[in-house]
Amino acid sequence: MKLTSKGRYAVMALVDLARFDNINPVSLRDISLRQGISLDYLEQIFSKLKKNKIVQSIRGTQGGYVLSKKPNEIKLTNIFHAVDEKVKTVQCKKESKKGCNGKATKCVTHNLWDELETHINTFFEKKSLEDLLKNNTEQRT
Amino acid sequence: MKLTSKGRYAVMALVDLARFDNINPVSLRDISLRQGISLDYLEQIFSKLKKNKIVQSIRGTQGGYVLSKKPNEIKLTNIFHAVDEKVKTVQCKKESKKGCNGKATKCVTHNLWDELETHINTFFEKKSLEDLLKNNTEQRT
DNA sequence: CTATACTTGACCATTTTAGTCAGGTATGTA
DNA sequence: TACATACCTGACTAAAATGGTCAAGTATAG
Repeated sequence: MKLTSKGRYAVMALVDLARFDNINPVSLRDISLRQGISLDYLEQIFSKLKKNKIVQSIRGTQGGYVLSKKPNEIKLTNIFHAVDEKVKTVQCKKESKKGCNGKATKCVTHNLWDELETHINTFFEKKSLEDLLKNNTEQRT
Repeated sequence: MKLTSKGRYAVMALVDLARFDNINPVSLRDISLRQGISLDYLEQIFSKLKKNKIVQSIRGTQGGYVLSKKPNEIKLTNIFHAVDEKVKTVQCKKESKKGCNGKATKCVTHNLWDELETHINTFFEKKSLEDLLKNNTEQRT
């Protein structure tokens, strides 16, 4: 199971974006400074977010990024999916023909991970960017 | 967040153990063969399980391991904790004084990970070894 | 025409993972 | 008592993932 700083950065950056993009496109440089994330790394992340139509880019001076949808339409599931943070624990599934450990049958924990994935995904499907914005209004300058 | 094959192996091995230890102590060699897990790796894992009093060892010929408690008293939380599978996503918390990214304030996702951890831990606290045994009775030989 | 800002892809140091290997030590059984 | 079995311990390591950096662009507003 992976849930690393790439996913975390993506969420942080998008919350930042959501706060400021009403006025202008937000440059990665600004996000980098405000959130303390390496600019080069942000570019990698936003490249993926763009491919998954979560953000749009605007080039040129005063350019930057803007959300493609409203904050309440962007679920965390979408974000994590975009940056390849899969809530996936086990290689069991891939080799469904062979069973899990080269055995003929499913390993005894097989169903467990299925349930866990569902459990976690449910959590992420409920949460939207908007929810996070609400949680942090006190930090709005 | 980590949830890797070490935790998975631990669970698989313990389910195996729970099935067979009514009769005799179960040797790691048997578990290794039945579950397709490297013996050497199993030894590392069981060393930790023993330190955390989830299993007991019996040395000598015909020796092996036995569960320290009843299957319904062993929660997945205990197992993962024993083998250092922490459901922990972020380093935010450690540096509570400094905030998350060297900033003065908590990062915007801070509360999110807290909630997620709680969400996942709840899942693991409810599940016991016994639950897994029930799910797999059809595979019992 | 130039500064800004997005775009792409290669590259890399470090850490973690998933083990292996090489030696033990304890103990039941013959 | 010998010896096979099985636990016990720690060092080591190949491969993958992580968390980036670096270089060389392209597009566009002003």
